[in-house]
Amino acid sequence: MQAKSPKEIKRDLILDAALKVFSEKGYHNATMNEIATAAGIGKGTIYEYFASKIQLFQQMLARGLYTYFESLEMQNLRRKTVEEMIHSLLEGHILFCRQHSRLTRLVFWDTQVQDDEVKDWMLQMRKEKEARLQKILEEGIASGELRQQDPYIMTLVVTGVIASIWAPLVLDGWDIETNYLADAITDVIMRGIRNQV
Amino acid sequence: MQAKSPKEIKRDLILDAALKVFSEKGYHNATMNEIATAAGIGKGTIYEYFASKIQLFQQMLARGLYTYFESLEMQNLRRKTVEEMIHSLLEGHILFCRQHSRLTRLVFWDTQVQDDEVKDWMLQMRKEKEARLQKILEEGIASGELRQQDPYIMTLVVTGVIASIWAPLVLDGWDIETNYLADAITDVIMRGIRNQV
Amino acid sequence: MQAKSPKEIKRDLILDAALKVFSEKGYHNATMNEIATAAGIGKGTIYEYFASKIQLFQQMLARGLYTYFESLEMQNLRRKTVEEMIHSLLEGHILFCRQHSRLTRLVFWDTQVQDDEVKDWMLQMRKEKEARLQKILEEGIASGELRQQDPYIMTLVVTGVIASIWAPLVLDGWDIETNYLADAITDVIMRGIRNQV
Amino acid sequence: MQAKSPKEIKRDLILDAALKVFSEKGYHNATMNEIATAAGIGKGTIYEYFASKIQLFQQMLARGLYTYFESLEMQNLRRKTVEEMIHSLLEGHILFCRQHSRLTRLVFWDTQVQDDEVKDWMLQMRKEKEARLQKILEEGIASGELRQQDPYIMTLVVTGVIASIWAPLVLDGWDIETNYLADAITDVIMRGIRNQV
DNA sequence: CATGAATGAGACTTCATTCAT
DNA sequence: CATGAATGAAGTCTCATTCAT
Repeated sequence: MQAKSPKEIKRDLILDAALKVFSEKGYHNATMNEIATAAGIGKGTIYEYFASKIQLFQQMLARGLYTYFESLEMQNLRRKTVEEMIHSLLEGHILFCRQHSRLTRLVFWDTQVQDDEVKDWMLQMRKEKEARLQKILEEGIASGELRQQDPYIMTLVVTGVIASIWAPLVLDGWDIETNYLADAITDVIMRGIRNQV
Repeated sequence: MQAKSPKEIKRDLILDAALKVFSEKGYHNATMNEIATAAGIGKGTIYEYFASKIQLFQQMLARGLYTYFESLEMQNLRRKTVEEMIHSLLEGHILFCRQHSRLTRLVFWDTQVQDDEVKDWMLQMRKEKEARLQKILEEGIASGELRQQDPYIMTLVVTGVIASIWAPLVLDGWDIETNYLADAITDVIMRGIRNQV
Repeated sequence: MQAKSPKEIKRDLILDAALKVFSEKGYHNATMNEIATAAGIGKGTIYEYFASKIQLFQQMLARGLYTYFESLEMQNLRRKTVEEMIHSLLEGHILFCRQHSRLTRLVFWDTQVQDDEVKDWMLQMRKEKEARLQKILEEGIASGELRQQDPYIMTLVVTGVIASIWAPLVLDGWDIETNYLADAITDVIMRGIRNQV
Repeated sequence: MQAKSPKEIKRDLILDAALKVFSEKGYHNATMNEIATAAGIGKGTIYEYFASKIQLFQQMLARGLYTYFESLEMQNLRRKTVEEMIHSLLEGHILFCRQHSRLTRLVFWDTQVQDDEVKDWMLQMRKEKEARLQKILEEGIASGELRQQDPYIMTLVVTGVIASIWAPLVLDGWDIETNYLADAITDVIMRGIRNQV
């Protein structure tokens, strides 16, 4: 935990403003002028920190995803069973959606960017996320905690449920207790994939 | 089934071209010129049928969603149990994803349009779809087929799984037998929500 | 000699305006807006005919050089001796400088363009011009009309003199009779390179 | 020869860097940043010594031309005949082109600067140079060394040849012995203008 | 004095929309 | 009706210049 340099502070300031404007207007409808104004700086200053609009967007997304995965990691440490892991995954996801609703909207909805580099990179992230989850589920099957099923289909179910939570939470401001929601969904999922003794 | 007027034929021609171009390039990167060329007509002619780019997009989406729901309806007629309905829902969805992969991409991914009217309308569609599904699930709970659970949470799980299927099918060209996939997912979902006797 | 299409007419209109503005302001200080205004059209219209500012400049130059060389060719037909050729070269050059003073300025002075393609292309033109002249001079040496001398050095002298004429003609509006000037310079040059019997 | 003050040293440092960058990139494509970096100083420091980019360019050119004329003067002292003067003029010019190829390029090619003050000043320099040469030639005519001819036309020929030398020397790196080249050109010129007894 | 972060005027370019043919 | 040439608003990005440190 080290102090941020002034450059990093302003960089973050711009990223914050970019997050705000991009999430409100979407990539194409956001203008560099708006972002500059939102950051309380001049238009040209952004270009001192980011080479182009698309790079600003990409790096804002990167920071957001990094935060997201970091927040999930913190939840997932020391979990033993698949059930616990899914529960903590859901809990982390719900908390993150609530705390960073704007960012979540961008990451899970606004994925429409035509820049091929960004697109490929986001696809890559999605695959990685899936692969990590699938590995956990495969281990669960091997240990006998989960029943014999195509692990990729299990993965689809879990990621699908996770992805579908953000909309009511962020768009509708769904007011439901985090733990209760995580419990209920974990319950449905686990009944679906658990090995019935 | 009545014969289409010449106006309707050309209108559909434009909508087809719009679907092709929008789905390949996304809303903002598609130009009216490209769409006109893809339709084999002049740029100005589009404006004889659609007032603006955003309205063309919206009406193309509307036609697509109408087709989607129509295709689901046809699958769902005369189904009795919730299990059958979910299975047919999945089957219809998978078939539609495969047959109209471009459209699916637009409807489930490219939702980034800032025009408020379109946005609200798409949100409305989502809510309606959810509401219809939730009603089916509630009836299943009432009839004892499904166990006592928050029906909205059940809805979330089902819609989430459905939404997550399109990506591997459309983006990765996942080659899996429709019925097998529908069976497997239905199985997981139903184990999760079925009333265990 | 065929009638020009409307597209070609407007293309020429834009090239004329470009010539006017570029020659008055130079490449970098000329704006597309000015050129459009000078042509009496909208800014965007230029881009219907030319892909970019640099291409407009390049094609304006190309048309100018084509006109220049064509005008020299017409002068040079049917000349027999080197003396006659140099005289007609000078005459053509002087006439062209007077008639297309703006263009001449661009071709002979404003050569400062950083676009590498244009630069290489202009260098190429210069080399070709030199090579053609040098060949004539070499033939003059072979035929005995000119004395034994390094033909490249002769070429340098002739091109140097030619290039230096435009400045007083164009910049200072030097009022001197074309034939008299051509005669006088030809005389000086020919004394310098003629084989003294 | 007096010691330079620290201010003058840094001023020269900046002018050197400006010469390097301007000659490589041209006026408009050179940036103050590059010049500062090339000089190893901060961007703002340039403005302690020069009021603006255009003034930096102008003063760099002025220093260059001053050096050029000084170098010619040194060659021309104590020359008696016109032939000797032209020969030494050529010799000095060739040497300068070789030693300061970058500067030469700027002075003889990159003349495209639209700032009226600089433009007028460079025109002024050109006129002065011409006038000085014309005076020498007029004296040659009066003394009978040169034949009766319009002295301005003679001047044109001489300046033209001089101006045309730089391109092969600087651009093509023409490898030719200085004295041989000066001799050959002087020979051609003098045959052209000398009074034939 | 020296610096370089900040600025914003201004340039090029795109493209939805119009309208004369 | 159909067209596509013409348009100009609007957006991204550059860079000379300023000024607080």
